[in-house]
Amino acid sequence: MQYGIKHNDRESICEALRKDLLTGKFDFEQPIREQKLAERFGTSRGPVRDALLRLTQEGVLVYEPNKGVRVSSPLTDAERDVVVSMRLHLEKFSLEAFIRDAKKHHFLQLSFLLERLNSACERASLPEVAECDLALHRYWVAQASPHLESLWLGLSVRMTMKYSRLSNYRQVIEEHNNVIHAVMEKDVEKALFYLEENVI
Amino acid sequence: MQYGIKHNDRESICEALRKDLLTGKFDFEQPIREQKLAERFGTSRGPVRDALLRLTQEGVLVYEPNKGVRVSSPLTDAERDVVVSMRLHLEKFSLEAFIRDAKKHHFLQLSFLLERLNSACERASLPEVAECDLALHRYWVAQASPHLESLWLGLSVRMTMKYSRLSNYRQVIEEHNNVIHAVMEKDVEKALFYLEENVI
DNA sequence: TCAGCTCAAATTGTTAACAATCCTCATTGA
DNA sequence: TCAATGAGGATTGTTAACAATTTGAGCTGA
Repeated sequence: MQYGIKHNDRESICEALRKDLLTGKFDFEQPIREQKLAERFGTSRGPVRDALLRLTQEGVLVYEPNKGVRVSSPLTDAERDVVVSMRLHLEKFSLEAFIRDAKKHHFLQLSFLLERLNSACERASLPEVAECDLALHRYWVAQASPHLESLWLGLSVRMTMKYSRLSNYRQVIEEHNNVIHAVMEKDVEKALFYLEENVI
Repeated sequence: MQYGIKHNDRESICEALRKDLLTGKFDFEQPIREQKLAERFGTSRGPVRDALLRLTQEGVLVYEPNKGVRVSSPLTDAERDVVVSMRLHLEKFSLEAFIRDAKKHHFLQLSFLLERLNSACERASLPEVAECDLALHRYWVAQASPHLESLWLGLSVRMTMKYSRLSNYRQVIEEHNNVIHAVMEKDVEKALFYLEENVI
């Protein structure tokens, strides 16, 4: 089964909007209009509303009854610290479980995602780098614990909204290489060490 | 402004369903039908779908495209441990901030919520005890950091789904009394200590 | 000048009908 | 006997119209 298949409108709209939001394509303070988005995606307002509702839940948007949604203001530094440490806690747990149970095809998928990240870095395309970065982390979380995937997404998205530290592409690649090589060698301790370096 | 006001259908349906789900009123494995719920709440399927989507995001339900939602299977023990420690981390942060910034009317609201929990315990009504318990914790999280409220909800709901440890009502009241008295005295250390005892 | 009112346009919230998909179960054919 | 097939009914996904609410510009009167 292919990773990242879109099942229906609300799913794909949600992912497209999240990508835009994470790379700062919407203004703060400026309300987001359902009709505009419906036209952009060539659907009716229904699926758009679903996507907005979901992004609200994830923490990217804030909702006010009868007024719609707007981009949520960034976290304070203290809030961000809490979120980072929660994400790290969750991801360490996931990565450990992933290493324990991974089969060959999981490693293959990991290589594929790493390669995708690599090529995004070479093209120096920030939105794609951000997306591939998240997709990679998301993969082992989803594999290790589907129950907690949406929780992880909420944490990651809130972190990324604050500011994206993805600027030095060489470093991004190096950090992920370290993590994934440790994973391939099933060296839990080393993997967690590099993960910590990568996430914070 | 009154706490707990319902703004629109999807909000109130969501809260009603969450309450039912947390107190085990739906079978595992048995799919949840939108039409049935729409009839029960006297609305159309639209708001019901919104509520189900949101509860899916919170982790109470799982969604399969074109097949609807069902009650999500309980967490493993290891997953639960992670969730508990994440919740504790978040709530400690919130409670500390709450104590730092709280004004008189916040303490008043806290007393009110404690009183509500108390009376639910006296009536020995498990659903209401669970609800009041969550409402109390939710209050200081929402006050301290509205950004992270939905994150907290996801954690709490997943925890509670696993099994509810609310059986000894006397103990429930005592634990919350301890926390809240410490909060009133602005004794951060003591409050966090009792909170930890209470959450785990 | 400006606070308050009115009303129309814009926007969100809800509904019911329609389209697409899935599930059940009886039928078929080897 | 039993796997494959295929209605058709049930259920989810989408749409467009309608209802309720908010917004903002223009008017009014002290």
